[in-house]
Amino acid sequence: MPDTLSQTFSALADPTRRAMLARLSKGRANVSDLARPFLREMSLPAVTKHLKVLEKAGLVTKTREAQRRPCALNSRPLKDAAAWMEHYRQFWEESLDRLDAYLKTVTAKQKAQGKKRGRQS
Amino acid sequence: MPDTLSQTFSALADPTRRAMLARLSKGRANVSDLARPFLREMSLPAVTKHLKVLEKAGLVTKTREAQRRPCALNSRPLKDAAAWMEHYRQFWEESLDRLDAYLKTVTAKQKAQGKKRGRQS
DNA sequence: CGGTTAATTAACTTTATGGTTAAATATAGG
DNA sequence: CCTATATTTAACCATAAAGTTAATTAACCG
Repeated sequence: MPDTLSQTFSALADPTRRAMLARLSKGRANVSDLARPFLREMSLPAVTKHLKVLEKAGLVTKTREAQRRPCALNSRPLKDAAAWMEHYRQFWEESLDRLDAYLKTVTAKQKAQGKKRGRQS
Repeated sequence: MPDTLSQTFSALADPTRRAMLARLSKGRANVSDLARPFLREMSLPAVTKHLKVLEKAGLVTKTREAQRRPCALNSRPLKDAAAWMEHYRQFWEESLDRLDAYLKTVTAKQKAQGKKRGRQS
């Protein structure tokens, strides 16, 4: 599936890759910098592969500098993915809305009742 | 990888599953409702499998009602995923900042130069 | 040139994904 | 009980993903 959103989400669906993005969010880093935290868990080629997934998804841009390959975060796909999620925001805020609505009916009733009772915690 | 974020992103990394979520965002639907738009592209069992992925990721809640299995959207994992993305917001807003900064220097220079030239395309 | 550092490619293995068809299960209803 | 509807399970296949080790490429440096 070559659609962009799928590629983006797919690239994000791995903790190693997310950690690499987190590292890049603190500044450029070349491959071995990015690899260092993971070299006890996996080999360098494995990291190269993860990086390639991030590149193909357009989340990372790799440049050349002598033997180094400095990488940088490219947030455009993240922006698009976040925009997709935005459609659903109402759903995770809904519970708050419901609480809000509930509180309004409660206070409305209290007003209708007059000031029989004091405020509750 | 049983970590929640990975499961969420992984579940989102498929257009069929995203479409199913979109459908559920418009209200409850049972399996055959969810399947209908895809039955020319894939079989019912394939849909069941996608649904299972969404369930395991906690994005969909399936209940029972006679032979039907009404499904509902559960946005909690989306909320968490969106929260993760939020860390990167500054990066996709940064380019605007840079453009902004650039435009400011440009207009500053134009002012400094006086009105020697007209606007460029 | 020859060695060292940085990163990639090749070849291969294992496991996960996404799909198929055919059979099974669950429930309503005559 | 029998049948139709709704959905799942089983068994299987093809391809992709994630990792490995060993070999290769690229560039600097003395």
